Amino acid sequence: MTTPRVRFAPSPTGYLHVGGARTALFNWLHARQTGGTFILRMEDTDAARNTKESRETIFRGLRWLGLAPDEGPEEGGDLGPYSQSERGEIYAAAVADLRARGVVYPCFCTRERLAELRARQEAAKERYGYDRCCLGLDADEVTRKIDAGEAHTLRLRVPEGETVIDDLVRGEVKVAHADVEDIILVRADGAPVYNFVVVIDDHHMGVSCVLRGEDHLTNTFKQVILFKALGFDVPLYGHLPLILGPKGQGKLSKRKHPEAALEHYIDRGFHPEAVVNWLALIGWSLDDKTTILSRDELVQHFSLGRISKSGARLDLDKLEHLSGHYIREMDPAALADALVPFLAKAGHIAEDPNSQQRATVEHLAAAYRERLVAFSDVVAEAVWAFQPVTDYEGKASKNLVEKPTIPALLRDYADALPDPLPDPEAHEAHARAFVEERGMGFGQLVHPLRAAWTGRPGGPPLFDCAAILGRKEAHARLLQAATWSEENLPES
RNA sequence: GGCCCCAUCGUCUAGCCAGGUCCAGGACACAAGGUUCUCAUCCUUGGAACAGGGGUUCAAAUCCCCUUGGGGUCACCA
Repeated sequence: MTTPRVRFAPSPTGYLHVGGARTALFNWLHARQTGGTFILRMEDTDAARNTKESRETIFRGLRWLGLAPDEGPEEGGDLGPYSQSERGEIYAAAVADLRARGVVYPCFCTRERLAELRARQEAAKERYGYDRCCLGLDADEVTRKIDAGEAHTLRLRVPEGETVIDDLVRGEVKVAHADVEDIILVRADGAPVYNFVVVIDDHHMGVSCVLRGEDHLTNTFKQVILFKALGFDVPLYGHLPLILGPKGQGKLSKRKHPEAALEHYIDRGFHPEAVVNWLALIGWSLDDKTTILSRDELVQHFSLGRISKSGARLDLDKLEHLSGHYIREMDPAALADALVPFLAKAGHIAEDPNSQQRATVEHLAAAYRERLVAFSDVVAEAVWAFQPVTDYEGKASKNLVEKPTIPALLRDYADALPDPLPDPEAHEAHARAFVEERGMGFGQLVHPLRAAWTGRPGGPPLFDCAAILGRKEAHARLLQAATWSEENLPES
């Protein structure tokens, strides 16, 4: 048996949908695991809706996820071209074949008639679908109409019987042909339609296994009928459960949910490996307890047989947990590298940071490693490291006015601030000695200090914050906070 | 509405195919406690589910049927 050939076939009409990303991942995993081939094919048949940006977004998304195609528009391959817009000749030949086989018939019905038909069916609560009006035309009339140049589409003539597919995830699924309408394969302008080109391409590209969303299930029936009508081998199919919106209510859609776009996750700065791990777990599981799986482990353990059948809501909490987990596992230097673009974009540092900025970022990376869920979070969490404190948030302000002695305490500490500033550990020892001399609790010092230095109620170990600021800034902020405290102390 | 698919904790799921070991396991979220200068991490503990009804069977979360519920799809879009 030859190795599987699978494909991901998005249409470049918007951004890369997470469901699409998940489909791409499953296909990629299956290919990597079996030594098969992962093909990327652009389904850009609809010239009016395709955009170049969208195409780029798809490439970028796949790259970000680390899902490199073996064959595709950018990487080439022997069975290309890999964009449908460039496969006109192949389709033209296929149309000729279709006609020669007599599996298709011309339909002269206008869009208006079709719309009326549909409206009538809807009103009468009948089954929707083409009424085969043009199938009854006699041969002479057909030639006459065609000679007269009457516009017509080409419809597949669905034979009697039923189609059964042995779905890789759902088992046997069947439909009676009476429930499948004669679909249009070629538009009146001669352009082929999706359900037609998919079949041609899957056949010519040697696709042996199609993994795609369950929303394609009804298309699959039509496509299988076409495969057979053309005398082609039918590939294996596996229909993945749909991804539902976070609150249920229908499949995740681009319109309703911003979370539908992969870009959303890229921009937020989730760890890409976490996103891969998370995506893998939407509709698939290894066993009853494993949730953390590296890319390599996924390749090793992934199996089509363990794909679940029911739709899954998008669990954003789980992604945050996973991303936090993966970030915690990074070493500070790697985390710093990941943080740089986000900090630069916020204007906190240069895109190509100087050595001092680099040192600060590395220090922040170490300090915030346990506190980040996504890379971009550092921008807001650590503003204090890049900008002066302008206000004291929530509990931080309370910590500055709790006792009338606080301004004096802050000034004393400013005076006692060692020069140069020692490393955080030694600085803490110094602070502990400071409070001991005064017979006060450590917490009484530490809370106002944190407020002074960061303006926030929480954050990394305090003396790391001081080190990140540097002595001069740390000193200045103590005095600033002392003044603020004086001005805001309750009357009494 | 026709057709198709699905149905275990709030969420994602394991278990179902090969019925007993399941008064149903894990993870996320939530709650409580511990560690800690704060926040977070980490650790411990807790509450929390087999949609309903019929069968089959000595025995059903597991097999069958019905109901209900959810979803998908019915374009000269993909």
